[in-house]
Amino acid sequence: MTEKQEKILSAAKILFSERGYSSTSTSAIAKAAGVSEGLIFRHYGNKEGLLLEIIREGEEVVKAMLFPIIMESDPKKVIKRTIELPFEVREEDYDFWRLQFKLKWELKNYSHEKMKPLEISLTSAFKQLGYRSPELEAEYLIIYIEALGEAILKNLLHDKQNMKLFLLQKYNV
Amino acid sequence: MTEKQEKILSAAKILFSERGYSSTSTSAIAKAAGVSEGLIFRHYGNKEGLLLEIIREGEEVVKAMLFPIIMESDPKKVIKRTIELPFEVREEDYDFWRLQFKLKWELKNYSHEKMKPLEISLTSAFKQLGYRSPELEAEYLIIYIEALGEAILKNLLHDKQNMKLFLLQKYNV
Amino acid sequence: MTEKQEKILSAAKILFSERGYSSTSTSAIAKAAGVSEGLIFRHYGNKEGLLLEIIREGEEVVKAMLFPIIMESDPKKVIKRTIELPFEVREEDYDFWRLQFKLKWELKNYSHEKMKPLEISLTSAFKQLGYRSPELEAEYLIIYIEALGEAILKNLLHDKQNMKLFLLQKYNV
Amino acid sequence: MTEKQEKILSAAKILFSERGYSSTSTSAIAKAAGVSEGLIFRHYGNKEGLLLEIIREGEEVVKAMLFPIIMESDPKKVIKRTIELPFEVREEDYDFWRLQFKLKWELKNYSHEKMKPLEISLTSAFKQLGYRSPELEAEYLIIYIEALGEAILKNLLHDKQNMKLFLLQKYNV
DNA sequence: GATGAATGAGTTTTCATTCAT
DNA sequence: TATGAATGAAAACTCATTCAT
Repeated sequence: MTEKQEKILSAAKILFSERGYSSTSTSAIAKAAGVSEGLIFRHYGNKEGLLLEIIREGEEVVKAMLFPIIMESDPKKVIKRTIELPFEVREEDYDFWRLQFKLKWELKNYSHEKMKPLEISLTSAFKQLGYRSPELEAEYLIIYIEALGEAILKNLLHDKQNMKLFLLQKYNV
Repeated sequence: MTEKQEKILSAAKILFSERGYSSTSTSAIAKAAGVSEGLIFRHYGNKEGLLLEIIREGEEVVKAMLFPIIMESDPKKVIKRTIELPFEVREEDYDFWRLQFKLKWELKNYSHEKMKPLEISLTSAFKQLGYRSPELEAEYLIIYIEALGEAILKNLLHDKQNMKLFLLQKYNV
Repeated sequence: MTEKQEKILSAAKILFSERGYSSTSTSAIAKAAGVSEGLIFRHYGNKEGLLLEIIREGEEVVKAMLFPIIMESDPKKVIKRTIELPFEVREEDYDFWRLQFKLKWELKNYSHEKMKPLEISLTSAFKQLGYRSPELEAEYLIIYIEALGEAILKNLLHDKQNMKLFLLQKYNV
Repeated sequence: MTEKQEKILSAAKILFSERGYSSTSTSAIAKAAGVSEGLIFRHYGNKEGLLLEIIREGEEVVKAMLFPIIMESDPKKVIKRTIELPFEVREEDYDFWRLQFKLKWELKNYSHEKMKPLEISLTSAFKQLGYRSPELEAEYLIIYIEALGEAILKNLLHDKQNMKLFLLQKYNV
């Protein structure tokens, strides 16, 4: 990947996340990236190709984030680290994550498969801890974690730290 | 509101919810509504005016949904009915709700104030039931309910009925 | 057909015939027609739609030209009028015809069916006049007439009048 | 001429003949030739330079084809071999010839001078054979031969062999 | 109230050409 | 000689909006 290619990518991430995919023009991306508009098309074929590349990257980041949790054997730790996930997002990555959430709504067929491995790990963890409905607990927690992430990104949460402790207590982890 | 005006509105709701606001052209709306393109502008001034009208309607529907819960005095019932909210959405209204969720991401300042009254009611309910952190519990539940709605609209929930019972049990309501 | 629509069409005819279809930009057409570029697309969908409309018109003109010949019962007159065809083209229509010839080469599937009725008439005429291979004579003459048209449009013919007489003599009509 | 140069040339010939000169992009040529886009410009200066080279080659091929006819002293043989010309084109050379015909229409001043020597030979042949208007006969035959070539390249001729015999008979050669 | 022709600015995309390596 | 990244201008096409009827 050339330097300009990266500039395009990062400009696109910022703009897509700020304005949404279809409200962002390729000319705006080119300007922000400091490259000619044509270059976007040379490297990514078309506007959608650029988006796809960003999505692909996003999927890899998610995978990398989930990996250590999935590898974890201690069930309590699996739950604990899952809860901690949304609180660990750094402010400098907010743009990136906002984009991922936005795309979930903007794209027709945005894959929701990324979380499957985590769901399996959580189900197993809840089972080991003797929960009555481990599958539902896992599904429940994942939905919640995603919603929490959304709330954090939008600054809707009154007190992040407190909410985190509250949740860890709730699950006794 | 004339018949054509309604047709415009309902076509716009469907298209906005399917493709998003900025990916939907006024000409597509006019075609879907079976009216001339000019008419949209006669009635709603511009594309954004049409959107605002839809948002206004949405807010009213939300208010109407929350009203009976807020009026409820029995704290257990407040929680119960809050949990039941996302499960009561009729399939024929999915388009409408999908649009509301989409707009949350597409619009810069889509109001999140709509849920404030419910938050107050829930806080009070949790307090009455002796919960240790009623504010956090209320915030938590609202975030969860919204996430659940999202999951239901996207057909991500494996077993709606079971999840509902699971939640009611969890809150002992 | 509105006035502007006609202006677009006639500007397109001139420019396509002068520069060829793919070397003519829609913006050049719009400028020449004195309309906005967008109007071309509103009326004809896309550049090719505009071309198709021109082709359709061309086919009608050809049909109209051939009609009186096909209706002719006197075999000698059928041949005579066929030969005269290319010599009757008015200079003001050269643009139009040049375009038709150009398109034969520029379009993948330009229909050559237009001449079929004339071929049938000619075959019958040659048969009535006792020619030995009427089908070949008809095919031969049509190819020749088209080539002659081409030569005339390109001003390659040294002496049109003389050539016409020469041909009429050759066929004894 | 290097190997890559030849590849460019032959790719260009094919593409120009299939799509026309202005509808063929240099990038398409480069891709088809398996070379970098820059190389075209290194070797031929610009797109037109490439075209000119192709035209030059075409003119040489035409010259070479006409040479033996022009050298022919027997008038009957001059006519005979002229008639046979379009029937001798090998199918593998169709692309090449299609391109020559296409260019006649696409280029403003595509030279029609190539046939001049043949016209002189034919005029002289017809004169020797006592034809009344040898100049017209020569002009007539050349126009016809070109049209025949066109028809053959487009597969419009019902029966090539028969047409050839028919023509040879017509001219009694 | 309703139509649909028309616009102009903007969008995505293409393309011939240059240039550093 | 050869590559391929990069450009800038122009191409095709879209779209919100206006306006005469």
